[in-house]
Amino acid sequence: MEKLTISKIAELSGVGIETVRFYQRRGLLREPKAVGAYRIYAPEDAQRIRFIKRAQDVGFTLKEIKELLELNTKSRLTCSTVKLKTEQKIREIQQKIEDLTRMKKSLGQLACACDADLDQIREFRVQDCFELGLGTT
Amino acid sequence: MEKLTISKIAELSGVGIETVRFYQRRGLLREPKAVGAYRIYAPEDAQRIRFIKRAQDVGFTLKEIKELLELNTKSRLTCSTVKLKTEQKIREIQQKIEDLTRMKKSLGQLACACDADLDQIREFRVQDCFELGLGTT
DNA sequence: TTACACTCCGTACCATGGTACGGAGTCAAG
DNA sequence: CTTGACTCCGTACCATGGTACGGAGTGTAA
Repeated sequence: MEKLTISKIAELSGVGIETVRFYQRRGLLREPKAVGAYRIYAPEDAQRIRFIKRAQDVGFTLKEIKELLELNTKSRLTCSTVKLKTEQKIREIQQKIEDLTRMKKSLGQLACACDADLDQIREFRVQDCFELGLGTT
Repeated sequence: MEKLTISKIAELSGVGIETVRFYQRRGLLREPKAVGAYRIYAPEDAQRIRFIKRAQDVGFTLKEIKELLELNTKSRLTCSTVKLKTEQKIREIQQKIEDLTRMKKSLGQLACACDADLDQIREFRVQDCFELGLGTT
């Protein structure tokens, strides 16, 4: 059973050592048990770091990610509060999915136009998809 | 027919004047016709700015957004190049959609756990969803 | 034709999310 | 018990994406 030092967990998570320390300072990772003078991590910490990276990829800030991760660990929150916050996050996520779906569809049309008729491409604008059925929001 | 000055377009787009100028400098907006000494915008510019904002929300950088917008306006690109780049973007978007879908599902379970049984919440971790069927990627 | 709002541009500043550095302490193998 | 790799911490620096400022020019309505 090997000990997960900071360099091991960083490698497992696909980030740098400094990034792990940075997340620690920001409170995104639990304070690791310091066996001796060094931090020792659990495998779940790597999972948590990868989660953070993926959440960043889809546009969440570290502040938002912290809130997300705390939804199920902050015992001071009442159950109904957790539920409300969770449902809010779900709505945000749904919005992102819809935006991405429109972008994807639009790009799909661009790829098709590319196959079919060169002139269609000039007529086509990727951003148009966001107006369709969206009003001026 | 009112002229769309920079403050009008900014308001229409839901951003600040400085942001419009910033996007201009970054080449995200076409150079507007300067009627007299001032920039005059077209309504499509507002649409374009809103597209930029939405794309940022789902995790694209300004550099990536510029590439996206140029897919159908850079005439120097050959059709097959456009198609290849477009398909790459579609794959990226699909990845984001899948990540978001997993997060959403996971949060849905959290909300349910909240209804059903308080103790389940302790057992539950939002980030778990990312391991399911993903390996250690 | 002057007054006032608006615009121009360059430059400076800001927050976020890291990344790098350096001196000191630690751990384990030899 | 020394040596070398690793870790500690604080601090400094960096890129991105804005945001603010200020002095000068412009446009228009009274």
